[in-house]
Amino acid sequence: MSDPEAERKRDAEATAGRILVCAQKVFHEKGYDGATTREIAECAGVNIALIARYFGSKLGLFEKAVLPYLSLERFLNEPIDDLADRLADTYVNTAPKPGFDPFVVLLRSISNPEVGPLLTNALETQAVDPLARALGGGDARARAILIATQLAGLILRFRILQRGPESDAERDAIHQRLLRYLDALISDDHVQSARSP
Amino acid sequence: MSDPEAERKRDAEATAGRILVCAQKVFHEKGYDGATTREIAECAGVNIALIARYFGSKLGLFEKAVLPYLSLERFLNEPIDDLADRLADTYVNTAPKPGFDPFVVLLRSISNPEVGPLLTNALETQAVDPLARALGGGDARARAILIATQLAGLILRFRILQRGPESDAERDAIHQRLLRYLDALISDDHVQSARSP
DNA sequence: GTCTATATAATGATAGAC
DNA sequence: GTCTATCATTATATAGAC
Repeated sequence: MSDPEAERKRDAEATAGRILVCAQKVFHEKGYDGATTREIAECAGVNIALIARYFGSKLGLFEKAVLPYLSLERFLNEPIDDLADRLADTYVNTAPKPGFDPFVVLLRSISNPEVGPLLTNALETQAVDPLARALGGGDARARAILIATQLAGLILRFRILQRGPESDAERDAIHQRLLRYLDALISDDHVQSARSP
Repeated sequence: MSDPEAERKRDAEATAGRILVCAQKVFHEKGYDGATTREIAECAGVNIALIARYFGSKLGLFEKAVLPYLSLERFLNEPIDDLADRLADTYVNTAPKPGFDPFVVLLRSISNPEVGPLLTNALETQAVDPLARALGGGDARARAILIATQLAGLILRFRILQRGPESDAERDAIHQRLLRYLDALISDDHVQSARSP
């Protein structure tokens, strides 16, 4: 228990972990450009120099703290039957819980020329592509894109612009129509058009 | 014709105009944070100091160059019958023409704490509210929000992330389904649900 | 009307002490 | 492992010459 080697290692890992959590928090709140390494270090209660030591650079920290979480795994791991319900519920009916939302970070960081391409690539390989595979059927990719873009717009409005529904009735109306749209896209329903025999 | 007073005035206006056009171009390409007054001045062929002289500050320039154009006037001035067609055509079928798109500027600038609130406010009063009024009928505001957010997501994907459709078939599939969605939202159609008698 | 030169402030990164 | 002190860069804004 008093092995100095082990203790040094444990402390270092804990420190790096605190930096990671604080990076997620600050990147979420301010985006890549707006976040400063000073604020992240202050939040973690460590010195700025440790960020460079443990993660190389601000960009390296961003890659470890944000990119791996930009996925829909959480939604695609459960049965697809009620996927529309879970998506509509999460992004319309549920109040955004404070903390770390990697998609919010994406929307707030996408214009930076260094992280923009990384975010685009991670979004494609970890979210859109898996969603299209999970959907299957005709035009799977097109349907995945429409789902992803509709959700992105809602996240933008509700979580970035902070313009939630102005009444319960409005929220219900949005929820109801969104659910119908997502259902049609997920089940490959050609609403109001010719059906396959 | 050689009135020095008039000539000074004309030149000043032309210079301010060139600054405005270049500001739109650079804000479009890099967003508010990424754009520098140096680059804007260089593009316009004038000295940086003139930006402060004519527009007070970078923020003042942004207000004049971007905020007034954040509207859907262009779409709402024509008959609403084919609004869905015109929107789907513009944002899915037509290649984004280079130049100034105020909605692209919004997506690239929204995380800045100084311009974010201005953009949010302009978007609401000049785009979402007028759209809701033009739609009319039940849940007009909810329908306007779904239209606006779906389009925002598509602009994000096609024009910011630069991920257009990967084939003509994919583009057609997106176009067809988007058109059906917009049509239902614009005409207040409750697809797959009980109809009013 | 326009430009030169500079003031001021913030950032990410690093060398080296403890 | 962690911190102090500092460097180099880059940004907006301004005072004053032409």
